[in-house]
Amino acid sequence: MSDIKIEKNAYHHGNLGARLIELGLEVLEIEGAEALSLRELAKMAGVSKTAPYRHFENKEIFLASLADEGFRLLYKDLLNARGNEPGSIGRMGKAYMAFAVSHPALYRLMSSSLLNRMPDSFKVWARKTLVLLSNTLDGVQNDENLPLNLHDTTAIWAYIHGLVLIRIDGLYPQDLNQPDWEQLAGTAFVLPSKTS
Amino acid sequence: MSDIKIEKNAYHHGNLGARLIELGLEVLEIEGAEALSLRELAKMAGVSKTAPYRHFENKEIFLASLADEGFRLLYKDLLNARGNEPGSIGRMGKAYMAFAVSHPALYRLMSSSLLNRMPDSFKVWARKTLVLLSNTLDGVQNDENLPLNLHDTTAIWAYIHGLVLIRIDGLYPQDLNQPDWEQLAGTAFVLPSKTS
DNA sequence: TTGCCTAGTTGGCACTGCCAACATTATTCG
DNA sequence: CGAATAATGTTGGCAGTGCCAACTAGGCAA
Repeated sequence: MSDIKIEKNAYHHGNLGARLIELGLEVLEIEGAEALSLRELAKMAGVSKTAPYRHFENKEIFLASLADEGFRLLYKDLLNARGNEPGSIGRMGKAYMAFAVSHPALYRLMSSSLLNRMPDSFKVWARKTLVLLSNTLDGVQNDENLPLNLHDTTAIWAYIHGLVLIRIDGLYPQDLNQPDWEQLAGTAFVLPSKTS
Repeated sequence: MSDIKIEKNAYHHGNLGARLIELGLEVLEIEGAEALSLRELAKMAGVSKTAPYRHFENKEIFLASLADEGFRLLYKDLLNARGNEPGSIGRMGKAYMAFAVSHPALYRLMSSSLLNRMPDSFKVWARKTLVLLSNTLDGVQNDENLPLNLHDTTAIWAYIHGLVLIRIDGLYPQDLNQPDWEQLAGTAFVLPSKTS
């Protein structure tokens, strides 16, 4: 809240919108979502308190932009983890977990009810992520295809999503032995529907 | 926000703490978590703006109390769904989904990072719920026992938790055919670890 | 009766999102 | 080139919030 540098700039910042997203991600990681105010971000960017409204209609839309950016980053990590050899699904599970653990506040934002209220243009990367999961499941490497098996994909996504949230939200009782989160994330991808 | 009755009462309300929880649950369902302010609840209860602070140290603690109450209600529903015959795990999955769908804002609050920052006294019912799930899995009917198989229980909890959140947060792309959520919730309980 | 304790009151501060009106710079086009 | 115009920022201000400090009303016990 106090030791974050304040920028000084010309009248026209040049790229305030993008800069606010960057700063927003920082604040999110360091101080959490509750501490994130547009006014403070504006101050950090060295700009007046209402300048952000020239780039984002309101706070909710700003947060939704942050969430979309989060899905872009997650997508990148998952793509990276996939590689070519078999077992990629397991690696993607671990990458998914790793992402959420290193950006907990961002991941929480991504999985809030925010995007629910937004037009599809804010769900570009969320959707791509789902498709990536689905295609990997089906052994498809072309990410532009439409997903084939959405039922199973949903089950698997739900599993890793819930696992990650239980962990980062500290829902698991602290006085019990913690489960092996990494291992659970790696074996995430056994299909319920294939065994029932 | 406007058509909610305001109560008139004597100086000493008698049970303001409990009344605020009730009103909080109402506001949560009707207007969502963002619209919930202690000041408005106080007004609804016919009491001055800072009276709530005599019962809850701060807003976060009030919200945590709401979340705990939520787990109590969920626990009750799950216990009800369990019954005695086999297949109870599937019924509990559906009951879990039904609870979240009819109290989405409350469920979101229950699964926020709030409880993370609270002492264990706010996690009484969250813990009981986990134990109930675990014991049902193991075929144990005595809910006072310690859970046996926390690894599998965590996996299953993660699955239903994630499924429910994906649904109520509208994370699933709206333009795709929606999966059969009920069916997914009912077949939630296939153990990953038993098939890998 | 006295006096304490609990529950509730009023006033106020610092902060927030966001609106209206205005100022400055950049861009486009006659 | 110069002027209109659009894009981007600025200031002042409003209503709402959480929460603090100081005060008060009423119930209960000694």
